[in-house]
Amino acid sequence: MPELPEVETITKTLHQFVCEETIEQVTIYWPNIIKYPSIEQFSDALQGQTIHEVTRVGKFLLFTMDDYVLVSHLRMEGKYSVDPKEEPLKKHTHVVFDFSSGKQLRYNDVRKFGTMHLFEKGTERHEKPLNQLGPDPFEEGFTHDYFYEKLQKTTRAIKNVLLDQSVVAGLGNIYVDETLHIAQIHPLTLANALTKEEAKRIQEVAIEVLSLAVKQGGTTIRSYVNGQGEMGMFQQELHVYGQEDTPCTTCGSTILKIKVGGRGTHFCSSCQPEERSIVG
DNA sequence: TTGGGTGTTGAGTA
DNA sequence: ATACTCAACACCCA
Repeated sequence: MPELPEVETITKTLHQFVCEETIEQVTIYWPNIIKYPSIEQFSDALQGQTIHEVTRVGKFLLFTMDDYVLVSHLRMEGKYSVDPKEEPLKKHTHVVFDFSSGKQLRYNDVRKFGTMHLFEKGTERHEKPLNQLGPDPFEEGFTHDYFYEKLQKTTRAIKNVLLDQSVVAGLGNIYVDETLHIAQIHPLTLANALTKEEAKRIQEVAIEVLSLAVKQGGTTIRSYVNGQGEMGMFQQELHVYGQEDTPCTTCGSTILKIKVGGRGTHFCSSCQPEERSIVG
């Protein structure tokens, strides 16, 4: 499900609902969600903690509390909601945070792929998983020089490089395909075959696409909703993702779907000509 | 009915 | 270093 724009949207909506709420109790129905520390330490540490801030790093949600930071990744289908405790739990609710106000923060995840890590405040950036992330696309560290250097150092397909969270944090399958279409770069193009101009173009387009998607509240394909249960609107703006067999919005050619690095990959063979690619 | 696909990412293997 | 397969899971669809 969620890539940067969806997580950003969830962050914003959740922030207003859980700020200054104090956790009285944590109930874990599917322990595998909790990756660190043990479920006992996790639950114990959170008791009495007040949430002060909800922020985003790449595709991660961060709940900053008095002494701890909860680092949460939604993977494919994770969702949060804030409900009165009287409201019956949904089928795939796996973690419930009881607030002293009587409300509950609930984590729901059909496929149970999501993860939670709890760290002492201030240490979270130095531990897995956050210490492996590259710069956020909107942050200063994502410079043209940095990105071009990264591309020069590898022979992987550009699509795979953009999906690599240690290069840049936040892009996923939808926004990579959309970015490469607008930047007019074939997804299989070798990263080290791209010119500095092309690298710059990919970078600028990615930032533009992500900003637009944030403004639209993210993309809802199947199941994504924000912290208030609202859908995103960016699916109306998609040019290639999920558009296979339909005409390209730019040139009218048929959008193709192939596999790149095991992921479904959508592109226009006319707007994104296959040059300097792996497969000839 | 069954197998393939789904917005993610880690591990294990060559 | 990189690519491939599998794994974690549930559901949808042809």
